Amino acid sequence: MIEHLQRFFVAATILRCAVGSERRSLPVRAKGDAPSAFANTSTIRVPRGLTVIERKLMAVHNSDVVAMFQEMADLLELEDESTFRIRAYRQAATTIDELGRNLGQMIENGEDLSELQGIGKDLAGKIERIIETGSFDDLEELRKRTTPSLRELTHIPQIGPKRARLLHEKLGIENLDDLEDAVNEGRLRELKGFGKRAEEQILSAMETGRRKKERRLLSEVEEAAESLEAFLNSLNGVKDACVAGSYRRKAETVGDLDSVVSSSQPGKIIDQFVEYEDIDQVINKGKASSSVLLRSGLQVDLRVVKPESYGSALIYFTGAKNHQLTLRDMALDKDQKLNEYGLFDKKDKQLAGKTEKDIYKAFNLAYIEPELRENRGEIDAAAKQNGLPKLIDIDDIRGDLHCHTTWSDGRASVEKMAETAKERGYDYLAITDHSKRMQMVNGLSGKDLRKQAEEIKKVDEKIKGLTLLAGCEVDILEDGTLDLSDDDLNDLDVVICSIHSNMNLSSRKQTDRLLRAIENPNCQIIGHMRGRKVLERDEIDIDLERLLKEAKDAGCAIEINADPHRRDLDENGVRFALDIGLKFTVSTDAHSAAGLDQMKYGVWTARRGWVEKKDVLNTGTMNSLRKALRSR
DNA sequence: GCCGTTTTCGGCCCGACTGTTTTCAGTCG
Repeated sequence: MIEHLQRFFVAATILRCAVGSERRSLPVRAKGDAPSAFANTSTIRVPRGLTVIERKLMAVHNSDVVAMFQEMADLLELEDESTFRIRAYRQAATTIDELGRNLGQMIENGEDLSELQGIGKDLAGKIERIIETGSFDDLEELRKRTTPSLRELTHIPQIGPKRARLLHEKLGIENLDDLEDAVNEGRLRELKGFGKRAEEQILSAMETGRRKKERRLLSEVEEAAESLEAFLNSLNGVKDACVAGSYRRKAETVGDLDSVVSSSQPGKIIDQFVEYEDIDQVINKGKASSSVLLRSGLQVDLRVVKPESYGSALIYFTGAKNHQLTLRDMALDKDQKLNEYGLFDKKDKQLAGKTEKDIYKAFNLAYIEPELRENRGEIDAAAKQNGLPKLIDIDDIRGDLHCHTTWSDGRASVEKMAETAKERGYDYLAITDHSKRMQMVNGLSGKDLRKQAEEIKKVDEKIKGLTLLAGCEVDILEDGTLDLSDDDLNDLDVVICSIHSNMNLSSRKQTDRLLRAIENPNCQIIGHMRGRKVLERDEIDIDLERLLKEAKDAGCAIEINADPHRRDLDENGVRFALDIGLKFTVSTDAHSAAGLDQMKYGVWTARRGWVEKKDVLNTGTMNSLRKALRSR
């Protein structure tokens, strides 16, 4: 949390400094840091009179650039700028968000950012400017020229940029408080386009504090999605039903539940749907679609289509948007049209639509699994014979190589963990408690590990059909040395090396730290390499590509941590690692017996990174696993 | 602002729903 706040503070400092009217320059490079393209080595401007304490600035994160491009797009919308210019900023933001590589690092490597999808010379220049100064001129001017607080208004459902602007121009409304006052004083209804319903909607949104949907972890929405899907399938007149969207693609986070139902009686389905017991509020209810809020605040968007359109509706609502748009472009190239109702020729004759396979086939493409539909080359691959990967499956996993027990901060005993692994049908399980540096979780010393090994051996003998491996998740210290000596580690079957402290070192120091760990022959697996927590904590700053290459040369495997909060290495890193020939382990980092069930999230990340069974060490037998782990 | 069986400028996804209107603009996904 502290780390998060620090990052926020630094980002806020950069932004505040950059908008000051009177400016002077201040070099802010921290002592000992190497020159780089990051903000921590550049000159930033600060307003006169602001007391400046020398502070080590973080590298500019891709997410900072994304936020600025989104803000730019929002402010342009409030100015009624051309939709295409706005869309260009949003498209660029999406590209950067999904990039998986640090922009500053790319610039440092001399790469041309304008080669990225949707980023031309102009935006490439603006990105460089952001990384140098923390902002860019057009945004600063726009912030001055417009009323940035109007963005708040668009957080109210059914109020978009046009209505926000109207409210500002006609009633002088600048923020949510002004809006509430205007409603209460009856001024809103004087405005053309606003009536009783608008007043109700605004007051309701104020009351519930409802804002535009926030994203949630996949694991947090799973139960709701499964119940919803079961409910939809149980309705009268339903032929098929599916929760699509990012939930179906098994993304790390989910914004809402996009659902599709196949039925020839749409109205009847919608009528039954709005009676779903988990619904808190019906946002809208049409003839063939409806949006509702569940009690948890999660939004569900339902669309009902005829059976002959179910496949195309699934493709449409599963997304990702750019996957679906690429298909649409392909249709246009052939003088055809693809929408949620099917693929149509010039005369509007349906060519395909009943199943997803039919649609892909009409484009001469192999079926593309939902996890791959991110417009990351899957369509090109599907056009080639055997071009798509044969994705790893949860059933391919034969053991878990990362879990904790009551010896450190786990909640179950060695025996309980072993029994549970056996029940899951695993061939092996590695017990990998924390090392001594992690004092707050009772990390183990070399002596403790030897004692634990005796217990592991006993349990191993007791539980037939499962091989219990003695291991450790060893801390990588700030200087890159390991928390335990070679002597302590030599006898272990599995050594995972992870970072748990000093998460905010400079990119150079953090990279050097991991390089040193990788050089250590005891480092068989690097655990949760990015150190991030989804929606909670940024990743550590490292030269990921360099580290992955070094790991490959050294024979280290990279963990795909299956904890739904981590999913680390992330899918973009996985894809890069895969391309350079690295091997992975997929493990849960379970801290309880139930935690072993989290394996699916790791498998989903692997699948989203195009990983096959052969790329993962713990899909092999005990013997092949021993051979595949780095020899010491 | 990007892109291009490009080269200098035109096209850029599109359908459902809502509220207020009386045929449509704005919003959303």
